[in-house]
Amino acid sequence: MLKLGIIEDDLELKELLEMYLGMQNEYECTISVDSVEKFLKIVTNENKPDIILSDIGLPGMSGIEGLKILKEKFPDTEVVMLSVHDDSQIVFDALCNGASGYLLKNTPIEKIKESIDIVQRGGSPMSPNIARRVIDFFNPRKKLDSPLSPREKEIVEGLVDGLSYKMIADKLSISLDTVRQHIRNIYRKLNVNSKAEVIAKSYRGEI
Amino acid sequence: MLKLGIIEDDLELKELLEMYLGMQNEYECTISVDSVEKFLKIVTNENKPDIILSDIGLPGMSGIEGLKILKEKFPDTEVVMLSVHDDSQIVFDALCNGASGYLLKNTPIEKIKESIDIVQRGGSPMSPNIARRVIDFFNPRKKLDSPLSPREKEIVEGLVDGLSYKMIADKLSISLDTVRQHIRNIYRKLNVNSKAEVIAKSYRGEI
DNA sequence: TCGGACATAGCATCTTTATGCTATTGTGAG
DNA sequence: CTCACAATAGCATAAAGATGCTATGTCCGA
Repeated sequence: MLKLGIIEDDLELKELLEMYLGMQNEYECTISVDSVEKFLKIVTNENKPDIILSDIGLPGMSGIEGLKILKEKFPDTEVVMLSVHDDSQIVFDALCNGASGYLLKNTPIEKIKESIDIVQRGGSPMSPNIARRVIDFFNPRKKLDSPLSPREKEIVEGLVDGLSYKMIADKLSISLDTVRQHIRNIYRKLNVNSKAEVIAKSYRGEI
Repeated sequence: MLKLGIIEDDLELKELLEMYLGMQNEYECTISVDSVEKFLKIVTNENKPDIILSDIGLPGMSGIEGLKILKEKFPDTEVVMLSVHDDSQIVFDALCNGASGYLLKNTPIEKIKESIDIVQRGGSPMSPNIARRVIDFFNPRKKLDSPLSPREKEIVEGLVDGLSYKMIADKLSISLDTVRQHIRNIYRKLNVNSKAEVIAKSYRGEI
């Protein structure tokens, strides 16, 4: 039987979750509280949940702070955040501190149940709006002011892929000396003087 | 009426999508092809889709290459990847190049339809397994099993910061030859043979 | 039509990196 | 007490990279 924990200060929602999830016969709600502090007070080796649903805006310690502590004390417990916030900073704080999923509070209860199954299967539930935040993080629209020409960007791609000058020359069907020339220009434009710095800049999204 | 595009070389799946999605009266499948090349050949201002579902493993140009071109030519078109790959590198390639969502091919057809609605509402559909990859990216994993010794990690830090062997040697107050020796060991352990690859691995969180 | 950016290419030179060896010392597991 | 391994260091050599010059051709905007 899968043990669930709920940390939620909206009493109505908390009881709804308790009731609906407790009703399923695959689960058992071993802990249901309205603050991280209370959770820590009553958790034991017996009732330690496998999966916790935790709010973020909580009285006392925030859900993010709680997340850090929970993941420290119980690294194997999966914590899914359940929050009204779709603010990027909060989302990334949660993800960087070990959340296994992030749901908005407007998620229908059936989807919340589904999310628990997803976590159990090793996936991560994520509300579409949250996923959008994450995707926006990876795809910064700010490539408009890159000082590099298209050809130069291709050269950089090669560097980032770990190719040697020779390999880049072959791949682009140009001479080794031309690759050198491009790289000279790239270094000048980016104000660097080694391959390593170009790769670093590229991975930081600074190109 | 929302215009949909499909790029998928699995004929069975392609037809299923065409049929199921075309059946909905909110949509219209204006383009359905089995390669990016064909898409580009027949796309016009009239039939240009609002949302494209694209496979990644395609004959000719890959879906990732296609994605780059599509987002370049039609920046306002949302592209959702539909792929069997849950490999991190491929997922991040897609996200970094402008994909608006990423679904695994085992996604039920009803969920795929739902995904289109999600995109329309400004969200991003993402299969739970893909979301897990993304979350793992943010969450500094329990890499207790990193094969590198603490000293070796310091050397890697230096490389990632763009330092030369000489600079690393000075910084750590050891000889140039010792730096060389460490780097030899690092390369062996990580199974690479250039500074560039180490930096790349490090930025990908693989160290 | 002139200057500038881009892409191409060559030559020369010097530095850095990659990799082949060997060798000493300290430390912790068995 | 060995044995393994981390950390240190040296020597040697070949390959790759960084950078100094020059030069041709295209294309675009002033």
